[in-house]
Amino acid sequence: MVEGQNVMGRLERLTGMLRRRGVILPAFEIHGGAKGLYDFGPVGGRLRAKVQDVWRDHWLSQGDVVEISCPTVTPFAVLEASGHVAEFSDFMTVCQACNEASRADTMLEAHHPNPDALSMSELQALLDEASPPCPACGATEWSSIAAENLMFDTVIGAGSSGRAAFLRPETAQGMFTTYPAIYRHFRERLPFGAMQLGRGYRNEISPRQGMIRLREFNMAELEYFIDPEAEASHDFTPWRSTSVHLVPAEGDPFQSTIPDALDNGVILHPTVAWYMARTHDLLHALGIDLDKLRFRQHARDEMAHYALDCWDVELHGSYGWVECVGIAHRGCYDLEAHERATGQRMRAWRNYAEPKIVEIDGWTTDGAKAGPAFRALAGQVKAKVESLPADAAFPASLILENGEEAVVEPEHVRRVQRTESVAGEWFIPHVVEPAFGIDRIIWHIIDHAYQEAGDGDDLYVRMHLHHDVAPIDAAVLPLFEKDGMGEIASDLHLRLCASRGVLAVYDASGSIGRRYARADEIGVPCCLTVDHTTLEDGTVTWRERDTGEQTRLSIDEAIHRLSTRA
RNA sequence: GCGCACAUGAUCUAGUGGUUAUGAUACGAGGUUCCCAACCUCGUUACCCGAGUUCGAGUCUCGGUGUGCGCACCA
Repeated sequence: MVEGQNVMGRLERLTGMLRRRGVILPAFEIHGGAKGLYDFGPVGGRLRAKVQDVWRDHWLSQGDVVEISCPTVTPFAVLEASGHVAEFSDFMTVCQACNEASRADTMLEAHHPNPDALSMSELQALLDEASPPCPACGATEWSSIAAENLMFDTVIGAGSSGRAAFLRPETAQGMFTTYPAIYRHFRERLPFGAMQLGRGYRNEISPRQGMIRLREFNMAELEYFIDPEAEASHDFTPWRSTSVHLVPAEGDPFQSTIPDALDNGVILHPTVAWYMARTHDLLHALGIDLDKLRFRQHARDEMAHYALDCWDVELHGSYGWVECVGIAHRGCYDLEAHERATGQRMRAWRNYAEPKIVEIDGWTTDGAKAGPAFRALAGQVKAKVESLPADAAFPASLILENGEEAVVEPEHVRRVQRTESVAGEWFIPHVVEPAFGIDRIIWHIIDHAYQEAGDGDDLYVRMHLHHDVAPIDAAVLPLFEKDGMGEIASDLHLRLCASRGVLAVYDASGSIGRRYARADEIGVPCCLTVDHTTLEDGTVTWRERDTGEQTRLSIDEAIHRLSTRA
């Protein structure tokens, strides 16, 4: 209990600081705010950009991944094909007695093996027939069912010519809809990946817990396309001695290296294991505390029906364990769905080791004769004839799909005999998808980095951000703004800001200790102090955030150090 | 979406229908100070929004918005 209060108190102080210092703040606050929407402020905006940069560089370093960017406004048909229109809809009904809204499919689970799969009218019929009691008050008077969609809908174009559309609920569909271009870019050779950083939208019923559940959020997804029959060749050497926390779908949590868990069959697919390992490294590089990271495998009934294996990365913070990354083997589900909806080829070509020699020996129709003879049925007759064995004899009587009989004479058919060499085949690639909730990751970077020292009301706050993600790289502090120290410091400040990738702040107000504290609070990794010695020999004090340690070095050295590590 | 609680400067907060709304911290200006939230002087900033009750509303009522907690929801 006491610990719970401490966690709450810390959380309140942390969110207060984030607001006060312009890291993360409720959006549109002057108009009363809006649930589930947050601003990254002058400090947070930079933090987000740096996290995204680290994320981008990490995956591009693999060499077989490209970055794309797709619109957030997405036509209805795209999300219908992907299954989101159905998947993101809940069929709600309202109890007439107590006004409690319930999901119709959930209540009818006792009356149907899989009510989730029913259409709205089927559900309505079943609800009328079964009339289950209201879970809140026990009444059985239900309103008619209404579809609640968790996607934001909009219209492309004006008036009656407008097309229905949604704001995308995930960025992934962009990688699938551009698959043909990506396949071409990689010169038609698997495996390869495409990724995208961007915004996603979900009209959450009840956003809670600050940054954890948002209506508009930053996400980053990578789709890695593989040949399901090719043997994956991932080098796990770097992870052979790195133990991680694993929570398998069955059995107890345990610690293991990722390659061992793969060998033991806990992780089902080597490419999933590969992305788990790479994700582990990425989160470490972002400054996530590895003791507060675990991989949790989805139970079979928790996985999307098409997923073959799925592991979440959960991070522990002020809100407990929170899913921040999903690494899913999605099979061929998405590409197949778009192929089915559009008729476009969403495939890759695979050569056989040896070309296959195919003996074709069978029958087909002679169009010139069979066409006039069977007219509208000619197509069906052709299909039927081509399915006959080589030893079929004519005339033959065939029963067609619609039950009609067709008598095929010898003159209607032709024998087909040839040898074909088939070099390979088209197949739909499988996809392994690591999907990152950037806002949730940023939250945990902050949560893990935020440290309070001291006790009582006199807490000293330090954010131990990794310098790769620290919003501000350095603070330039003139000990006093006199004797020329102020001028030297402003000049240093400008030179730092002019260096690519370096952002420095200038702070001359308050005592030096107060300024160190201000910098520590938002995680500035180092402070450069211009003092009297600077006037004599041109050196400044470099003060490390985490240790408070001070060293003297020349202004040029300081600039060089910051611009090379940024 | 339902229920309960809450909403006062930048942050945290006091305030039981009646003057100019409390305090701390923070922030700004000046002073002081040769390196870790010191000190002195001065200063800026607030009753979530909208209706209502009342001679009078930060305070009471209703509605909205937001926040927290519980239930439900959570690709």
